Amino acid sequence: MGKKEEQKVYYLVIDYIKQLVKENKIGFGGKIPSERELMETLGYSRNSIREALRTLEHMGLIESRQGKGNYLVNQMGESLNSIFSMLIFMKESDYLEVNQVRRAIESQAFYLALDRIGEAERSRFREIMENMEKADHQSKVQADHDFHQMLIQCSGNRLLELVMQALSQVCKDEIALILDNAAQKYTDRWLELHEKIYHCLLAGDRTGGLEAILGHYQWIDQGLEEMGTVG
Amino acid sequence: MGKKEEQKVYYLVIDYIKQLVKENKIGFGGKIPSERELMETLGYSRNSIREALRTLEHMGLIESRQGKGNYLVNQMGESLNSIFSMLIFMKESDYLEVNQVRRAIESQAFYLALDRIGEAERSRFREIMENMEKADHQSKVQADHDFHQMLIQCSGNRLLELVMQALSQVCKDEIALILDNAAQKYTDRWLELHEKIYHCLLAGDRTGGLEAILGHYQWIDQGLEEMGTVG
DNA sequence: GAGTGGTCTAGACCACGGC
DNA sequence: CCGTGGTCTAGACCACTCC
Repeated sequence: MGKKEEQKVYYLVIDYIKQLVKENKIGFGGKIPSERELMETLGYSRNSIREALRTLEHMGLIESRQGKGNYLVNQMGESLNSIFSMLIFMKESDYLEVNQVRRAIESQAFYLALDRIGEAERSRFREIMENMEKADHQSKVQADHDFHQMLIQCSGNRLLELVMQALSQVCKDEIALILDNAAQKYTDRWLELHEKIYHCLLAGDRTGGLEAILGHYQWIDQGLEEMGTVG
Repeated sequence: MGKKEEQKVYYLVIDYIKQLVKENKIGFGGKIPSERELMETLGYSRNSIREALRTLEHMGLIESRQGKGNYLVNQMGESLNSIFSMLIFMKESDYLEVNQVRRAIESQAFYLALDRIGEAERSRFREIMENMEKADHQSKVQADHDFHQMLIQCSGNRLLELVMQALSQVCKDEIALILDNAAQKYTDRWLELHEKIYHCLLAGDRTGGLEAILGHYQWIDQGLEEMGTVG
């Protein structure tokens, strides 16, 4: 069946799966037809079916579970992560650039959060701040992560959250290093900046908050720089 | 050869290709070993090799050219694009969210551009503004695209540029529609906002520029909204 | 014509999950 | 035990590119 037409077979398979989704025949968590079944239904070889599934898998849309089947999932965040990682691996970007994008996103999240934050979020934030203030050497990383994640969540923008998570994942080792080592002496400043962001958020102080976020990322850039010259 | 160990074979193939890159044995534009060659070198079947190549292809790292071979390329932007498109297809995000992220990125780009813009960029911008002012029905889309692309380029941040392009690609049809139809009556405002961004960039007016960018995206949101109620 | 990717055949065995 | 994914065998033909 030496097709040529225009499309590669595996794209047709992808379209078929997308169609199933569009017609609401499967949703997240649902199981897509088995490979041998797709083979018969679509009339393609198992090879081509599997090549298509590999692409969908890498898009974060399906997960292959041996012995069970292929399931529709929502792991597109990890897919983003793998692309960003590859960008850095190929030296098409670097951590400084990643941090600039993170600052852009966090500033926007802060801006959006101002109009959306409610009592539940305030309460959760208070908790996180308490943990942050009493955080020891080990738990700083966690507290920092919680803080920023919470801020993004308050924006109510899922795309913002997804991209931010992927970018943070990419540089999470560097962040941990900065928090652990190079910036040991700057812990006061670290805490101070987060408190400022927090208070500005509560007070509805847009300008102050954006300033604090800028300061926060300058603080990280400084840490990256010191690590670069040292390491 | 029923492997199990831990990793799926196609991940091993991917690692092998990455290793070739790391050792500078191939770079962008270079040709990776043929499938039949990889088969022998690595001792895997052609199926598995090809599954791995599909993943790399979808990451935007290789391009398969029939009759020639598989080449290392840099198309990770398109890969990002496909993921963002899928997110919208799966209703995990929408155009309003995309626009909020675009605003975040453009604001950051403006901020960075202030410190980097030189004579060459000013000159290029002047050209674009002239085209924009005399743009007719057809060429508005192009002028708009050039303007924003130029602004991002001035930021000097490749990641910012890549993400912005991917996001703009995702909603390019909507943008074109807004420019063509719904906002016909708002063309003056459209031009005015771009001029303000331009002048603030030249004048180093940070606050004014960010305001204009905000206005620009509010203008788009309004267009999206009107289309939503009309269409 | 030789090399390469795109695809198929018609099977096969392994490992895993669930009944 | 059966269905499923993961992988392999040992080929094959087509379409394309380059020489």
